Parts: sequence; C-alpha cells; structure tokens
Amino acid sequence: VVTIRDVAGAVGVSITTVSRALTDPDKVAPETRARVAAAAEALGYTANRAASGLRAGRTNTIGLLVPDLSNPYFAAVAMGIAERARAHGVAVFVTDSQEDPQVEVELLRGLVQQTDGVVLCSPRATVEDRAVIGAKPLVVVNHELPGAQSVAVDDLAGVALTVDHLYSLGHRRIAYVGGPARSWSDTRRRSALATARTRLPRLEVVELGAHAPTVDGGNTAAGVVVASGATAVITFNDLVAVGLVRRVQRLGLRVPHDLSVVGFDDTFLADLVTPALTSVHGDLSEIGRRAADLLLADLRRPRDAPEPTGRGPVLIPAQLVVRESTAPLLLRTAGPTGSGLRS
Amino acid sequence: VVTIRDVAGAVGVSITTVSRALTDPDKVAPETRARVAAAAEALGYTANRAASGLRAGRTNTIGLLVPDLSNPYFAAVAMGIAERARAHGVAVFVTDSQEDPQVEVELLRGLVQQTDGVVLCSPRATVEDRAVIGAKPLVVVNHELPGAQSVAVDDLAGVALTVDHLYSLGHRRIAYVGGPARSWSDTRRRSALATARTRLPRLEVVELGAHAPTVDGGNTAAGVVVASGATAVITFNDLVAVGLVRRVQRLGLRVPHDLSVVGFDDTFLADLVTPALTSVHGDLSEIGRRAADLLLADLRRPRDAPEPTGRGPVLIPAQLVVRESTAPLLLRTAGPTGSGLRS
DNA sequence: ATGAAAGCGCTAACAA
DNA sequence: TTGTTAGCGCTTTCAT
Repeated sequence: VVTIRDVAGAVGVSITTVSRALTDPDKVAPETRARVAAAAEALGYTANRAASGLRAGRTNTIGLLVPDLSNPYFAAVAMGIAERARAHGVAVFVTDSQEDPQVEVELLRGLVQQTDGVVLCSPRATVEDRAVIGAKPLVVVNHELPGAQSVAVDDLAGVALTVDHLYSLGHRRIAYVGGPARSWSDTRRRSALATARTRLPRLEVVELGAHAPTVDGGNTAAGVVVASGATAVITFNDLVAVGLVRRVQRLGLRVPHDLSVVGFDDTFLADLVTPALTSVHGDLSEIGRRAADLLLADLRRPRDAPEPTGRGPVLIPAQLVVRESTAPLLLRTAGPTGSGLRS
Repeated sequence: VVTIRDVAGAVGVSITTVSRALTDPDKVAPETRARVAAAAEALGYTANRAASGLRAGRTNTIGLLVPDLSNPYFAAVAMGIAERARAHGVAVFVTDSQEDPQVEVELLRGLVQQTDGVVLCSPRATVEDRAVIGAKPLVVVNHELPGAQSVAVDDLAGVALTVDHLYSLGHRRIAYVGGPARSWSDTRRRSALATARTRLPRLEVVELGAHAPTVDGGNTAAGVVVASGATAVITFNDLVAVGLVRRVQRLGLRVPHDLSVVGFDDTFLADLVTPALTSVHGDLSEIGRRAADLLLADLRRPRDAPEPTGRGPVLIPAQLVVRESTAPLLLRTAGPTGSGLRS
C-alpha cells in the first residue's frame, strides 16, 4: 500500500506538507501543491480513511439505517442521500435492520461510532434505546426525536387529500390498514384520520390494527378489510395495497368497483400493477437529499455555531396521484337504505 | 467516548489485558476475562473500529458494490450478504454505482481500502479498471474475473429452459432484449441462445441491442420487439419485461396472446404485475449468502493456506417459473402460410 | 497470565 | 510556507 510517506519521499517534502496539500490546499505553495498532486496521482495514493478518521476524529462517512432495503421506498431515499453525499465527497454506510427493533439498535450503535452522523429512517425502536447515538449529529426520517433534525413526508396533508378524494367519490365508510406499531407515520396518519372525521361528520373510519408493511401484510389484512364493510381502504404503503388488492380479488371482489384502494408512497410499483394504484406521492429521493443536506450542514457547522433549531420536521409536500384503484361508490349507497346490502 | 483505557482503569488491569480479553479471550485468565467483560458492559464500551482496523490491518467490514440498489434483484442479494455477515460479526458497507462504470471504479477504490474484502455485483467496468482492488479478497457476482472467486446464477440453463418452454409452445421466432453492454450475464445469455439455435434448427433468434435494465429500457425496446416479428421475447430482467409489456399493450397487442414475454430473475415484481410474468428464477438471497461465505472464508484463511482455487463460478441453479405472460402460439402459424400476416 | 512499549497512517498544534 | 512532534485508540511483539 502506498502511504503519505511514500508520496512525501517522492516529492522530497515532509508528510505534513503532503497531508496539507491534499486536505487543505490553500495552506501550501501552489507549486508544491502541484508536485504533491502529481506524485500522489502517479503512485496511486489513496488516503487511509481509518487513519485520518482516527486522528481527525472525523470519518467523512455518514451512516444510513433503514428498516428494509428491498422496500422501494427506502431504496429511493437511499439514492437521494447517496447523491448528495457523493457530491460532498462523503461516503455512505448503508445498513438494513430487517424491521427488527433490536437489530436496529445494535446496528445504530455500530454505525454511530464509525461515522460522523447518521440518517435514521422510519425507526422502529423506542426512544430510550436510541440514546446510543450520544451527541452525534442525527437526522431522522419519518419520525421525530428530541434533539434530532427531521424530514418527513407531509402525511397529514396526504391523508386529508386521500379522504377528500374518497369522500367526494361517495365513500362514507373508509378502512385504514395500519403499519408497524412503532411507526411514527402510522401514528400521524391515524391522527389525520381523526381530524378528517371531525371535519366530515358523515365519515366513518375503521382503523385496523398493525400489519407488516409488506405484500404479505396486505394479504393478511384482506379478510378484516372485507369484513369491515368499508367501501374504500387506505393502506400503510403500496406494498400493502398490492397484497390487499390481490387477495381481495381472489375473494371475488373487484377493485375499484367493489372496493377502492389507496396506497401510500407512490413507489414505482403503484404504476406497474393492475389496476394501477391511486397513491399518496411524496418525492422520495428529495427526502433523501434533504436529510443528507441537513446532516452535512450539521457536520460542517463550526464548533461555535449554534445547534440547528429543529423546530418540527422539514415537510416534503404530499400529493395524491389518482390512478385506477379508486372509483365512485356505486349502487349500494345510491339510496338511503342502500347500506342494507351489507348485513 | 469510553475507550479501552477507561475499562482498564475500572478493572485495574492494563489496556493490553482488556484488548486481549475482548478479542482473544483464551489468552486471559477466566476470572480476569469476566471482570473485563462486566466493566466493558457497565461502561458501555464499544471498540473503535477505525483504531483496531488501523492497527490490526483488518476492519471486520466487507464491502458490497451493486449497480443499483433500487433494483429488487440487488436488494435481495444484499440481504443475503448482510445476513451472513451479521452472523460473523462483520459489518457490510453497501454502495451503489448507479450503473455508471466510472462511479463504480471510484467507489470500488474507496471500498477496497476501507474494508477487508469486497463483493462486486454485476460489474459494468472493464477488467483493467478493476486492477484497483489490488490483492484484497474479492468475490464477483454474475461475472468472472481472473483471481477472483465468483457466484452466478446458471443463466445458461435458464436460457435453455426458457427457449425449450417457448419452443414447445410453438414459438419459432424469439427476440432477446439485451441488457447493459458490459454485462457478463448478457454475454452468457447470448451464447446460450446461440447454443439453443444449434440444438433447434428451426429456431430463429433476433438479438436486440443493449437496453437499460429498467422499466424504461423495456419501454424503449417495445418498438423494435414488435418490429422484429418475433412471437415471443426474452428480456434481460423483470423490470425490462414489465416496461415492455406495458408499452406493447399500449400499442394494442395482448400479452401473452399476441406476444409471449419472459422475464429474468423472478423478482417479487414478476408475481405482482398483470399478466404475471413467466421468469427465470434463481435464489437471489442464496447468491448473497454464497458470495458472503466465499469472502468470509477467504478472510479467515490462515496466511499460509492456499488461495481458493476458483475454478469457474459457483452456480446457483436456475428454474423457469411459468406464469401468465407466456402462451401457445395461436393462429398465425397454424397453417403453412400463417406467417404471411406479418409483412 | 499480564504488562510495557512500539507503532498502524494520518492530522493538528507548535516552531522555525 | 514548511517541518517537527505528539498523539488518535487500538493490537501486538517482547519481556516479565
């Protein structure tokens, strides 16, 4: 391996000069700088991150912890973060907790001491557990945490838009298939539903319990959704929606004719399945970019600068993308006695 | 931060003893070991990876470089690797080259000097570029590289199965929508097609050029596929198949009635779209597990043990999962003049 | 079985 | 502007 020492030897300067020429070019004579750069290039020198990190107390690496990389949602967020990080010459350490709170904490602990700061996506662990992050800069996505900055999709608006859409289609009994119990988004969405209920007195909301945020979770939920008597359903995410639609179709119902389904996140899946999913859209890679920007700004913050205020999460606007999985309520509620069709 | 020194102070031993107790327990008296472990636990000590890596020349971290994390294929492979790595107490550094050969080389260089070894998935860069890995253990997935071990899905068998399937359905003119030019899998598949052509004299294969391994790539390919006059098409991966199906349907053709489509990789997408895709299945997380096992074995290999032989890639068996996107050829070739329908 | 000491490759005072 | 020096936290000889 070629070290800073080799470069120094080749150029005929001290290792300090090499270090400076490479990391703080202004502090070195232009001519020296050029010779160092040339020698480094010629020898194929690459700084040893471990060593500089150890010494400087800074690794130029940030961590990203997501519950499930194979979920297109997190993959998209990850790309946004990677994009920004690369632009800043910072490496990203991506890890996946497999939706397991215990693994999450374990990984977080490791991540924290090995990076300069962490983006924590949709955490499932409890607040106390997260004490492990210590004083390191932390940005949480789709969550709020005292002392951490936060980026989130505007779920409140997303739910409001969705409810209005369904309501205007004539739906009065709407089910919600919830996500992981510890999910902050889930909590937010439920409270948005409560708000909607206040706003629209004739609206009935059937909240269904926690389901896995996966296709399988959607499968599982199908039974209770049908049994609920709802004519429309809002799901925790697109995967759940997809699973739900498939199972419900097997049960002999048509989507959207017999049941309108709305997904969440508007991942690329939404436009791929049949019927294409109506889904709440938030710019996912934008979430990643914003989160990365917050974190990077915090890292570059001079020692004496004030800590970022973090007054509530940075909200990424939500839009409702209407596709084929939602339709006007027909027949059953056409007349005042229509609902009698369901026992 | 709590260091090894704090633990040593608390127990009343030297830092050497603490280090040994934690990394090489047999070399320390059981009683001492227990006291060290207790103190470390109590103080919340975590070893500084950068420091131990720097000193020991080993980071207990492996790297994973994939072209595109949002591709379910690589996400699945990544999970397999993460699973094995975690079991061995090794961290995984995941990075994404965004299908850009230049970024790939750059990231690979960084990964190599910051990890003990790398799993390189479906590389797009040229062989010379990859000299950057130096002597570090390397496992390539879906590729072959001198001096590196390799894991790959048995594409040759996959293509053979697919061709046989389509042939037995009556298809005689089959198109192949290729993937990235630098893709080894693509090359293998083309050679498997050549073999099939030899085996089945009446088979015509239309090889279409390089397309992006994405839904968009499938969209783009639709035109040439239709123009090719093929009655069945094999695509580079499921994403391409999905894009192709959608565009082809917009052009007024029905799948599989007018065109049979086969995907590759059998990602979860295949079973989600309509019609469900017939696709070549390989156990993706098994690829990850095997790759991780090879790499970890290499890392743990004693200095004097022989290098792994690496006689050809470890092949993961391929199966054809037949779903709804392939069907018997109807009408047009029913009679000897049937093909006249296509100008 | 344990400890003292050297140093991995680098950066950041401090001197010159 | 450049060099000297002192470590960052840890592992590993080499003594004891």
